[in-house]
Amino acid sequence: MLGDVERDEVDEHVRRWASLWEGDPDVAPEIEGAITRMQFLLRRQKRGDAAAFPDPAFTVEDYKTLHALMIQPYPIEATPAQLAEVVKVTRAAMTARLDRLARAELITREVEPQDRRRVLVRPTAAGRAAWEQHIHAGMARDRELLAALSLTELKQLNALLRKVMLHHER
Amino acid sequence: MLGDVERDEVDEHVRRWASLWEGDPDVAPEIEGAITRMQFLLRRQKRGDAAAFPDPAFTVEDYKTLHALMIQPYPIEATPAQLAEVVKVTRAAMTARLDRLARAELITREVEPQDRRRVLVRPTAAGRAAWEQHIHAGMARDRELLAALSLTELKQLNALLRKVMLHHER
DNA sequence: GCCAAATAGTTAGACGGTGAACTACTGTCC
DNA sequence: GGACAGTAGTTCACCGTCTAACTATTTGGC
Repeated sequence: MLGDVERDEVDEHVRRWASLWEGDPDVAPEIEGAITRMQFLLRRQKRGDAAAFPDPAFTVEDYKTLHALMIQPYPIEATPAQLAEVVKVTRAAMTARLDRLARAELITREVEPQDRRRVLVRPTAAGRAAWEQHIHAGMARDRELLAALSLTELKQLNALLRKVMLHHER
Repeated sequence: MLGDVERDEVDEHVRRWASLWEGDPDVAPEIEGAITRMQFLLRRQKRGDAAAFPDPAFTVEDYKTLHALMIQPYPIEATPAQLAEVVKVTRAAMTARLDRLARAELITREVEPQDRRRVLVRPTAAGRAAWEQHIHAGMARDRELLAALSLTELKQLNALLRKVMLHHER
């Protein structure tokens, strides 16, 4: 499995980096390498996503917000706070995003009568259409990112990452 | 190895997500899971890094810039463009970062006589000290992020990520 | 030698994010 | 039932980044 270890550019970076701490046991090249590779790959993905939305009237943020809304269990509706939680931005940032989407008439905002503090966000027909227009290309970009791995390897990768996740979930 | 598969929160998210596309072969939960987990972990790391620099007079950006400079091969000096390349920001952003560091007298900027377009950045004694004060804690945070994995598992993780990297390096 | 293209750094304006303050509303405790 | 703590959403000021334009300098034909 470790037969022909072809080096990537991160190996190069880590090698130079590790050479500065010759003999220091605190320095772990495998740690630095893994983090750097994940950063590199996610940065690449972000770039690709942004490039897929050249129209400034419908940005990747618009799409991601719409996506968070569309994957809600039926009926398709959510509060700003729920959407902020899913997308991992603050509620303040979500307010700005929803302003944009509402102005473009891709969502509606409605005060919930039972609890007038809450606002329910729902997609319009145009909003659903805009999402459907991009969802497949979005998943294709995700597949492309990890296209080098077989299904078995993907499962190995997830098993390792899951182990790391569980370590932090307590 | 896949004996007791304890589920993490991403499993939960992916399960709900995949259930929306019952039977669509284009949808790959392992892809979505891996990307989501990497996003989650790097977001956590970013938070931790930022939290380690509560003093607004010396931010995580200041540190990262200084770090990029300090790991240059001897003599320790670099141009703004080189530093921008290492930390993966635009040259414009690097100008702003170097402005801050120069104002705090942690670096010096000097026009190179041989090519007066270029600027050479060097750390001051205070700059070296500021970096040394934080480098070990920084590496400790990196180690903490992946502390759940043994050295063998770290190597497996890197092997998988390296395979993905090489796929994109052409 | 000189002009055009390329290169390094900076500046300017816009954008999206954050934390903190603010408004409006709900639920609870005496 | 009235004060009060908690909650949801929004507004505001500030930050760091980006793209694009601009300045200064070097390089490469001719």
